[in-house]
Amino acid sequence: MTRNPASKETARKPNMREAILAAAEELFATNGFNAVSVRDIAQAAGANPGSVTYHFKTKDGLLLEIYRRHCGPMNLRRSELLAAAKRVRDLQDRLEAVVRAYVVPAFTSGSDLAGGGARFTRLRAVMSAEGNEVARKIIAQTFDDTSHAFIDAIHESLPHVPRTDIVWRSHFLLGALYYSLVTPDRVSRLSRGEADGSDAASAIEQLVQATVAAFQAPALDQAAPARRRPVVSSKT
Amino acid sequence: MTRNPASKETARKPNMREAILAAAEELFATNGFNAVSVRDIAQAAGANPGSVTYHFKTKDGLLLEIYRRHCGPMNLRRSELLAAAKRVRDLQDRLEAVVRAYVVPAFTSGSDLAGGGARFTRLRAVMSAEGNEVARKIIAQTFDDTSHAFIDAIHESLPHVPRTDIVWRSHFLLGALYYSLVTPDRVSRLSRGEADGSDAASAIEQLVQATVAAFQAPALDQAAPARRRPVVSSKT
DNA sequence: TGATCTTTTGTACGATAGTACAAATCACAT
DNA sequence: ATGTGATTTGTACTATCGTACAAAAGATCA
Repeated sequence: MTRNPASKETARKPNMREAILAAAEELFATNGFNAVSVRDIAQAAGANPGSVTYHFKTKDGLLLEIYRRHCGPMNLRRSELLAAAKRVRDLQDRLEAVVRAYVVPAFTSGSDLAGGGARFTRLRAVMSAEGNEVARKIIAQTFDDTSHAFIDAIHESLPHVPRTDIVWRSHFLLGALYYSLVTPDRVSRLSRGEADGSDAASAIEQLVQATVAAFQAPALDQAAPARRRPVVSSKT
Repeated sequence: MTRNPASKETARKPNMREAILAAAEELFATNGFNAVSVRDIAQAAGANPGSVTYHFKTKDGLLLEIYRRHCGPMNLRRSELLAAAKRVRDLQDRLEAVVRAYVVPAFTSGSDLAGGGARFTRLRAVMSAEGNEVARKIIAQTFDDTSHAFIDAIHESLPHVPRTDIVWRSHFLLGALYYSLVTPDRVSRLSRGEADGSDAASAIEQLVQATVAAFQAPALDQAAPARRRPVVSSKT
């Protein structure tokens, strides 16, 4: 115990390490990995540049630690919510519950980490866009299981839709989710102020509603190869 | 005329300038703005670093020129397709045509620019994620009109859905669109090889189908504040 | 208190960034 | 052929990057 030897619980020491992690997470999530220097992070955390090296060895190591911090809790939370959702009897309600179990943890705090859900999800979105290698590896090996679990759960609610379609649509869901966290101001702007893109509750409800409908769309595979060739051709 | 003095029209000279633009577009779109150096671009284009400075003055100027190259043609194409879509009589068909008019130009070539639609859209996605200032400005002032036009057109096909919901759903559409271009391999992976995320035709059909259904979802505004509180609460 | 371990600081090094600019080269009209 | 303007090259400058490392400071316990 550093400061409070009396209390038994490992009370939070206001650690530099934590401050650096938080600052890095914020900066990476808003500006990307390469646009942010170790010195930027140190300054934002009120630390010395050398301190970053001491705690995380390299800049990549810092990013890796951010991921380690969040992936576990977030996946755990999703598993719990998914398990609960799968117990819903009504098929329509279950689909919505499953989608919600996927979406909610991405927007809200993952257990003890203060309000970090949205920030970390945004970070993932940005790293994904930048093609960051460190992130790509850890994401594939951490989230693919969860993604499969969700895809399977959704597929159970929609047996008549081919799995391929479910995959595409869940991919769209993740894209929509990411983009909502990356550019919330665009929603406010395009709605002329009538909607607040930064409001997590609205985003969640809108996203769940829209996504459930998307999942319920008829399969497009062989069933209806194209119910009619559209007005729009590929070449003018 | 460099090679063919007989022809009057300022025929395309296979310019270094074009090669630099193409290389920069490709590199920015896959690695982000900050991860790519002017020297990287020059090398990929088979040019000298100084040549980039000569043609575009700064790295920002190069990015700006890329946007200038694409924004005009792409918006024009979208306007044409939108105009055609709005002439569709059947309301359901019209909605699909409008969505298609929005999606198709993003995936396919914009007029003469070789296969640049998808690449440029991916570039926009990445710049958006990185919060790039140059891109942010030019995008807001170039695409917001188009976006409003599409939102209005969709709203006309779905008068009972509040405009706010349309905005959210079109935002989700753009996010899904972006993400499909940024991480197509994820689709292939999650579908265990059954789908090809890089196949533009599949992506378009899947996206259109899913999005039309999403737009047609019931309004969630006051009509049904929440048809039942879901199984999933925000806090465990 | 003094010894020991952890953390923070300060500074420095080599690599690479964006950009500037003079010299070399090229295209082409005269 | 030659002069002229456009382009390309080569190189250099300064700033900043990630990282290393020794010294200072702080914490812990005999």
